[in-house]
This record gives sequence, C-alpha cells and structure tokens, in this order.
Amino acid sequence: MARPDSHPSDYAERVLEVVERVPPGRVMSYGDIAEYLGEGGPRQVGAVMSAWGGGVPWWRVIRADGSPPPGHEVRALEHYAAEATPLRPGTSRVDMRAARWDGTELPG
DNA sequence: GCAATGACTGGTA
DNA sequence: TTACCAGCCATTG
Repeated sequence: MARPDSHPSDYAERVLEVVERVPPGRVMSYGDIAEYLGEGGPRQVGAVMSAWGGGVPWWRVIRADGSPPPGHEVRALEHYAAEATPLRPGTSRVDMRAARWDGTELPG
C-alpha cells in the first residue's frame, strides 16, 4: 500500500485530480473513479484516498452502496449536510441514484 | 518471488 | 434490508 509519507505516484495524482473535479452535492464510488481513469481498480483508489485523500474532498468518494469511508462517517455527514448531498432517508448513506456523478455532467 | 493487506464490488442467502 | 463470501489488483514486508 502507498504510505502517506511517501510521494504520491502519477496514478495517485490522477485519482486526486478527479476527486477535486467532483462538484459539491455529487459523489463518485471508488470503482467509478477507477473505471473513469481506465487504470487500477477500486482497491487502488481506496489506497490512494487512505494515503493522500486528506488534501481533496474525500467525502465525495464513497463506496458503491453509498457508505462513507470507515472512521469518517460523522465528518462525511457534516459535509453532506453543508452541500445538500441527497441522503437516503433514515440512513447515513448517500442516495447514489441521485448524487452519482458521471464525470461528464458539468456543474454548469 | 511469495504471502499478507486494504477507505472495494457484486452475487447469494 | 443486512451479513457473508469469492474475486479483484497494486503495494508492502
């Protein structure tokens, strides 16, 4: 796994770049980003976020079922509330059908 | 080179 | 709906 203290690889920088492009109120899954880049897989994206995700809107990158990253659920929920991200009623998960960002829809 | 690990995913019960 | 399982793949020791 990549370590936070090591320098981000080119792949890591591409991942972080995509995350920064995700508009507020929208999210992408780890698998979505991997597919969008056309390299690596969900695990690799997760490894990048774990190591260097602190410098980007990490709460906009979640699991395919809408669950925020483990250990950061509360923080993520605070951001969702601030950005009006659609949440599934009665849960702490994002409504992926509504909030999923294709990567092609521009914020406007 | 090999075995273990991890902010994952989709299928099945 | 939640829980468990096999597959996935680069990084780490």
